[in-house]
Order: sequence, then C-alpha cells, then structure tokens
Amino acid sequence: MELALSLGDTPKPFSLLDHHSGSQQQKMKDLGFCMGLGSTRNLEDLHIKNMMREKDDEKVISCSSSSDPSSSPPPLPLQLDLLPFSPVLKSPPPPPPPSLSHRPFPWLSKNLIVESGSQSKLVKVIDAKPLTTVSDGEELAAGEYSSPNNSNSGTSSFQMDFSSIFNGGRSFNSRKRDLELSVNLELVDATERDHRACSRGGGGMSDEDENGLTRKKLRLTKEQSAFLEDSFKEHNTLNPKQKQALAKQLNLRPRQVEVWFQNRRARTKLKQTEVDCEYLKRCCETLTEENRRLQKELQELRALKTNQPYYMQMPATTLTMCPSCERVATTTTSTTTTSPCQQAPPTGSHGL
DNA sequence: ACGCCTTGTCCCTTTACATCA
DNA sequence: GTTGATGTAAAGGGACAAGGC
Repeated sequence: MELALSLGDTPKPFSLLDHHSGSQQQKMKDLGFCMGLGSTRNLEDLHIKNMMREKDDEKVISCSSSSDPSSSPPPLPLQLDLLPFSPVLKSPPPPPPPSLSHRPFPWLSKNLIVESGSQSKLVKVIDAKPLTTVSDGEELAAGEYSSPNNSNSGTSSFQMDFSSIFNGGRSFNSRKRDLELSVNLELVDATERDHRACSRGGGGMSDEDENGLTRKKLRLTKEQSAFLEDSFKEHNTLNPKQKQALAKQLNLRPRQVEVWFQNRRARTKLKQTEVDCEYLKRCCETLTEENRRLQKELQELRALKTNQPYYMQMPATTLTMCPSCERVATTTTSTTTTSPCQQAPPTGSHGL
C-alpha cells in the first residue's frame, strides 16, 4: 500500500499519479493538493510526500486505490477532490477602476458624510480621543492622519488611494459597494462601536491609556476587518510599502496590520489543516471499509474452495506482482500470463 | 571571501481580552 | 450577574534572509 500526499505545489508529481491521463494530471496540478493510495511491493516503499508551500494555498486531493500505474484502463480510483480553500487568486487582478482611487473610510466614526455640492465629504465631527501615541516610526506613520499638522485635520476630507497599495484590485467593485453601503448605512453602527471602544480605553490606534500603562485589546471594526480581508485575498503577505499604506488608510499602526496578517495566515493554515484532517479521516474510513469488503470476499472464496474440491484438481495458481510495473501476473504450473511490461523488449527484470 | 552584527519578516506559541450562549 | 467556550488582537521568542561593515 502506498500513500502519497502532496500539499501545495509539487515540484515533481509522485509516481503514483503518473498513470493518470494528461487532463487528470493537469486537473490535479491546477488544484494543487494530491493524495494517492495504492499498493506497493513492500512496506519500505510506503512514503508520504507532504509538500506545502505557504505562498500557494491551493489544494486538491486525489485518492486512488490503484496499485498499477501502467494498467490500462486504470482501476477504479478512489478519488476525492477538495475545492481550493485559499482565497488567493491566481490570475493577476485587474487594475482598479479610476473612480475608486479615492474613497472615504466610513468606519472612522469621527467622520460624517456631508454633501458639499456634488461631492460627498467626510467631516470630522467628533474627536473623542487622540489617536496618536507617537513613540516610534510606525506610530508616527499611522498618526499622520490625525495629526494636527495634517492638512485635513479639523474639517477633513479623508481620502484613500487603493492603487497606491496594490497594483490591481480584484474586489474593487465589491469594495466600492461595501464602502458605499458602509458610508450610507453603517455609519451609526461604526460610530457606536468606536465610541464603545474609546470608552473602554481602546479604539483606533491607541493601545495604551493616557498613562501608557495598560494595554487594552481593541476590536477592529467590521469595515477595517473587511478591508483587511479583501487585502489578504489579494496578497496574503505584505511588503513594507503595502503595510504602511494599509495602516495609514485604515487608521491603524503598521504593527497592527502586520499582526493582523500574521494571525490571518495562521487562521487560514489552521482551517486548511482541519479540512485536510477531515479528508484523511474520510479516506481512512473508505479504505477500512474496502479492506473489510475484500477480507469478506476472500473468506467466501476460501469457503467455496473448501466446499468444491474439484478446485484441487486444477493447476496451482500463484499471483505474482511484477516488480517493474506492479501488475499482477497469474502463474500456473502450465501457463504464465505476463504483465504488459513483460511484452516489451526484454529488460532483464522479468524472470517470472 | 568570510564572519559578525543589525534589521526586518515570518511562524509558532501563549496571553489577555471581548463576546456570546 | 456569573461562568465557560470561543474568537482574536497582541506579545514574545526563535529562525531565517538580506544588507552593511
């Protein structure tokens, strides 16, 4: 029995799957996670290949009970496929529509939409708590937004430039929709949340109280989380520039953005592990059931042989596995059937 | 070229807190 | 109101790579 398991990109497909057709192989390759089960000549051949690349979360599971890579047609494979778990997109995201190059952030509770002519503006109406705790470069960068020196302080028109963060934007339309919905519908909710956060010492970029002693855990707003989620779907890692830009636009410290991405990757990995475990469990159950069925069948055959002694008069039959192609060759005292590879030019390895 | 140090980032583990049933 | 479970932000530490000296 051979078990081959590959997670993520597989530099070299394991031999177990070599017999699959090109399209099947391509399918498996595209999906990225393959698992095969089959027989092998001895237990030493049993191996598990588990290659996982964090950068590519795509997974595909293929489980085959075939023991013969060269058989044609191949035996019924035991195959299970899992949809890719990761939201990471393979295709390069299209460039963001220009109309979205500047968007207000609705989750900034201190902002309120006012109509100014034909253009909506976010006006800071409440400044419940200073958001900056400038102690290092990160916080300085994050604090730029609410700095008194900021040209937008006081009556601010907060703008964000998506294209400055990412080269593309798969979900810019959805972001636009979400942001617009957020602006129009969730402003009150976010305001309440932020006020609660401020009132308990958290909120915004401050994780320390006035004395800098306690470190209250803050809860990111729905909108912040959603935007980070969208960003994660496009890039599950951040370069410093992206981190800075995200932090600035979400009114968070770069460290917070970094930690969020770390935790998000960990959650992704955990969920994928759970999915993989669940699949392997199912696979094991299936194989156990198959083994039970075959054992039963074997018992029935043995019983049949005992009850019908004429079998004894037939030539003895031996099942031998070809070491090269792993096909079963039937050998009797008078005849021998050969495996396909034995019909090929002699290689010296088939001496049945 | 090599070794050492610094810096930045990652992952893993743990902690602390918020939220909910 | 209390409690336990769950989710998650955040910190700490080790590993690793890149760059400077």
